[in-house]
Amino acid sequence: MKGTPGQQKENSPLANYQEPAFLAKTLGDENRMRILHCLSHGKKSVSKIVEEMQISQPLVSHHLKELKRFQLVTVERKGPFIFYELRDDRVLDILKMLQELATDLLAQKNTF
Amino acid sequence: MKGTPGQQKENSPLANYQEPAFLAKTLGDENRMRILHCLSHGKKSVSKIVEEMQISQPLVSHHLKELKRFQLVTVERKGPFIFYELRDDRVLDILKMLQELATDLLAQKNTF
DNA sequence: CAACCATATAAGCATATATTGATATGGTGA
DNA sequence: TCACCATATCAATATATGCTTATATGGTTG
Repeated sequence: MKGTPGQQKENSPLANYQEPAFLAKTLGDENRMRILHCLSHGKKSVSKIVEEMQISQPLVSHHLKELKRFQLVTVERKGPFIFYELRDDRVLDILKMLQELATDLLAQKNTF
Repeated sequence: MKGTPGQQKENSPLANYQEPAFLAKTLGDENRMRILHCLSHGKKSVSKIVEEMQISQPLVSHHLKELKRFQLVTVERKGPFIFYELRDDRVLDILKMLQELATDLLAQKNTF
């Protein structure tokens, strides 16, 4: 038993990482992270997000579309306003872990 | 002083998400996730990773470079071999959370 | 030094993504 | 219906990213 490939199960590097990778990619944009942060305090209309983010409205809409694409937010219309809301608070936990890890890793980088 | 930009604090949507976003982007590739998974069982040489991953050696090297760029792995030479090792096990926790969340979010998507 | 291995880098291409400015959609109220 | 608001979409562009093939680097052994 040497070069035998063996079976490609969950414990193999060939495990299915397609969906989590796509999720990470969706999270991997500064503006989208800020939008998620923004929504962590409750549902908000697009114009409210635009106001807080200080980026253009089409850009906010574009990123909201990406977040919606991965089901990270839910949408609800109220009159002329459209409200977006976090669908799952676990993204916030993940954001926090990413922040902590990024800080620590980069601290090491600058130490050496 | 009023309209002064001042400092954009942690609780604002203008908080600094540049580094965590970059980290998430680095994680956001299926091949890199698999490499990290691969390294979760201990340090490995490039050729060993290539063998397990079944992708080309230059591609593995390319992704290892990306992982190194964010300090996610450490490098160590032993004779002609170069070994890569996870620098911080917290990435594995993050991977696990991404997997769980991705699974659940997509399950909802297909339910409705 | 020469031949050989392991790994890294370079060049080139295709595709994806972020951003902007202009325009369309769709609700609301006179 | 018309004017107005909120939001989405389109078109165009610039940049980044993943991948492949070919080549370079650097260690090892004869």
